Amino acid sequence: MTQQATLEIIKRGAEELLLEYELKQKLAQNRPLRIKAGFDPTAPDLHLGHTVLLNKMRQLQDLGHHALFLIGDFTGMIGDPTGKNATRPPLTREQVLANAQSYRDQVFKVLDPEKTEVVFNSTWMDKFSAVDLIRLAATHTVAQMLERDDFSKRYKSNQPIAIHEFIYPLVQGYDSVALKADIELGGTDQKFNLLMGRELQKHFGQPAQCVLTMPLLEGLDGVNKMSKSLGNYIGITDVPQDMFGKLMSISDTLMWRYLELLSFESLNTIAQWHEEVTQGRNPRDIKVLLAQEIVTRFHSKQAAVDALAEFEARFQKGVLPDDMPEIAVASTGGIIGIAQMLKQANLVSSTSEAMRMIEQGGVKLDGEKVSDKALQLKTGAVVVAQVGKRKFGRVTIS
RNA sequence: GGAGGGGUGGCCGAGCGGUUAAAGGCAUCAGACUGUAAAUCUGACCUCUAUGAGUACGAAGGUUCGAAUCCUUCCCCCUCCA
Repeated sequence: MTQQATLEIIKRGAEELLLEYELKQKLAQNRPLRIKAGFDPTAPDLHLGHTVLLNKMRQLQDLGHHALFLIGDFTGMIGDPTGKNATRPPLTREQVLANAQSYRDQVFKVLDPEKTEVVFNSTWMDKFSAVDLIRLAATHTVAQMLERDDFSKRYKSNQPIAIHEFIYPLVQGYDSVALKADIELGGTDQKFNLLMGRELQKHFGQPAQCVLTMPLLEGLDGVNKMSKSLGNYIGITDVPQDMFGKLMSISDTLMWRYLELLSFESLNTIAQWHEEVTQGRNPRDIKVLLAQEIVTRFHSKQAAVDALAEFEARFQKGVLPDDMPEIAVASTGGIIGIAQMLKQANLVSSTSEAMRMIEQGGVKLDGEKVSDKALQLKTGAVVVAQVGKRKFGRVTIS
């Protein structure tokens, strides 16, 4: 492979590469480069947004490089500046190890275990003395720290900045020294910290690492970054049907973004698909390819096939799913109102909502649309209840 | 320590004594359509033992026939000055 081709793979989807000519020099050395990426020691609950970074690591591994999966158990005790008043409870050694195991389980769906080394920064930071730390701090000035966007904003607007928050980038940067990293990967929000690694490596007489920043993936809404708290995420532990369905629900526009950052298909192939869609090919077909690839990666080929079959049956043909939850609902006096029944069956969150759903024609019993809000069900009845297109249950009245 | 601004439904944000269960936007959900859980359109969007009733505008009191709107106290957030 030519160096140009290699660079194209490395730069795919990336926001910024600093500095390209340095990377070329490193590549020209023809040795496995040391690729660093840092992660929280807290329990991982990864979603596709996180995998953008992991994918990039994987691509580098496939090019023959060595991944350093750094768990910031020491830095985790300091707390990342982003959380205002979040003084995180320090994790015990056991918790950190448990979380590391959990990372392995999730992360090796993407990374190549053979070319990955899991490291903890407590390994070297625990040996750091107060003098060492102060010397490390002495390498930078307050003004330099304030270059960080987050800090300068808070400084200008009179928000507090704790002294220890300045330590975080320094330690993260020192990790690069300890690991002799050649490249560090991170989200665009990490740029300052990544550059700190360069500075410190130079200070300690090492060649500076290259910095490769990856964009933050947009969530299902296509606007905000994917995050669990916004509820616009696809978890990598989501069951195949959900994963598939959520991917099918993204907009036709967002699909291209996901292909660039999440798919392993070549850019040429994706460009060709784009062309085909412009010529009239159904974007849905492309979305299916994407959804299948992702479900296959995190589950299996078979799961992807099944998910597609079920998706088509459910949403194109309106067939009821096979595995409906069995729900028992208690009646009072041998009879129960439909709204009450739907609520108890957890198919709606309130009886008011049940009323609304019925008014809007969204409720079916045994496939028949319900229009009578006062409908009563007798004890012993067993019905297949459906609310909207997605909520089902085989309800037994007891 | 001093001066001022603000807390409204999942979020943003109007209203500042009475047709106000509270405009508008976003999100969400349903229906239609389709190419799909895309796009678009229509509608819904506090709760309940439901053509009625009960709660609700930071918390607790008070004024009033009537308060999210006025008064008192308390809690929390923000801006400016020192």
